[in-house]
Amino acid sequence: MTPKKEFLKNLPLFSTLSDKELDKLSDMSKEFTYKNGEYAFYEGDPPDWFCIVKEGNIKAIKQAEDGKEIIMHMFKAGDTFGEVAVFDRRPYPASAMAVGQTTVIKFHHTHCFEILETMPAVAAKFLRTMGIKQREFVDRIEAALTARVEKRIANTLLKLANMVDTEHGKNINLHLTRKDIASMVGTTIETTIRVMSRFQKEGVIETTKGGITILKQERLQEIGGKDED
Amino acid sequence: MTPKKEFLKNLPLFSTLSDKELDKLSDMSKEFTYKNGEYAFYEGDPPDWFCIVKEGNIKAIKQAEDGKEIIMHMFKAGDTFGEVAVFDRRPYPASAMAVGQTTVIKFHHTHCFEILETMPAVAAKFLRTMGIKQREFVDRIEAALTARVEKRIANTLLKLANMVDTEHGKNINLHLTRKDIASMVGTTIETTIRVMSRFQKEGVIETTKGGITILKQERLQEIGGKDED
DNA sequence: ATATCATTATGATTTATATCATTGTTGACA
DNA sequence: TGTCAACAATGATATAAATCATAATGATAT
Repeated sequence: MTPKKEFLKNLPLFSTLSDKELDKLSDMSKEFTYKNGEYAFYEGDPPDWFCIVKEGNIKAIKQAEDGKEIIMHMFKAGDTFGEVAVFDRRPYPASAMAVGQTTVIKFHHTHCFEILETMPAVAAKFLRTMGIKQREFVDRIEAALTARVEKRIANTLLKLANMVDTEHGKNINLHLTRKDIASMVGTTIETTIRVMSRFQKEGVIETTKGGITILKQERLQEIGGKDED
Repeated sequence: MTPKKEFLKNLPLFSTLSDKELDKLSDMSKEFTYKNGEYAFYEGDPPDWFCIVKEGNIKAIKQAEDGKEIIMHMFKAGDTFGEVAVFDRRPYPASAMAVGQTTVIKFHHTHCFEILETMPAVAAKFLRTMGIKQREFVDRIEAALTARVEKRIANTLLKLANMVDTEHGKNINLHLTRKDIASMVGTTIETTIRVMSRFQKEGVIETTKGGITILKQERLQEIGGKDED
């Protein structure tokens, strides 16, 4: 079994499929490699490809009107992206940029619809993953509309830490700058620096070369959860 | 043909179905009527029903931690809601409250999966509508993170006006209070009142009994689009 | 009619965060 | 080794919006 097929087989999305169907998927899909900072596609591009992160990470970047850019999502290995655009056949709502060396498996949109027709179980899985993603967005809207910057940063750090599920349990090894975090939570670089400096002084986090380490997860959860009362 | 079947037939979601299939859908589904302020389901309820607005409107309300509530979405006739919860089989992320006299068609979740299996074309349609909704959320996140209150209110009013597609073209006949709008854009009642008073003085909008009329759509679009530079 | 309640309206004050400005730190590279 | 660019740090100031307070209006019930 090729590594690609092996990888596809282990995705929840395709877990129900037969060996033969997996072969078909493996044939249909193409593997692409990107270096740090390279783009898998750009916001506004025609929705030609549905993508799955095989190794590394992808960040979804949306350009706001005033030139600011916001990071809509961080994808890790096993995550799918681009399906929204493929399924509603409109341009990608955000750009997809590689974070670190990353490889992506792509399915052409024509194949996606073929999959839906010939492997109906996958459709339900797709609906499910889109539902999960939608929930995250709902939470994000809630946070953006009601929570202060400090709280949003705390929760973002926690989510990133969960996302990367590293060896030590709580290290975010994504080489994120304060600017990156600022554009995830929708604030300025300066306030991000201030908030994170405070976290650092409190011993809640630690910044190492190319990474952030969460030292007191409970404290972050406390900040992320409660609003003083 | 029953009115219910007729209605289902005209939904894009079911437009590809045969007469027989429509009969089946009509048999499976139940019609419910709600008075203003009544709930079709509550946030946190088990995801038993997928719903379609037949008449009236539904607002999706999410409870934020600090007691504030935010209106995540306004649904009009023909819109579907609750599908996220049904498809990822987790509790509803928001409550669904009737705005005015409204009737809702509900499909039990078991039937939903039956539909997916027996009418694969519907699955693709579902993916599409979920994609569309997701895009709206993405835009909403962008706005929440980057745009000022005035801009957010302007855009919300425009979206509501489009939503309701009334006779006069630009009347929002939803009996929305400033509080409602505040909880859509994530601000306080006071600032909403101030902003809308300003709009009113400028002659951009007009508040009538139980409704808001947009008098200068272009002006609202201008405010909603540009950020001073 | 009067009391009660929700909504709209405004003013005064406070606060979180943006903006502007400057300096220090680090790593890449010529 | 020095220069340059990206990043981090921090102070001073400005500003959008929240908060607190108090009326005025309008609707609904008694």
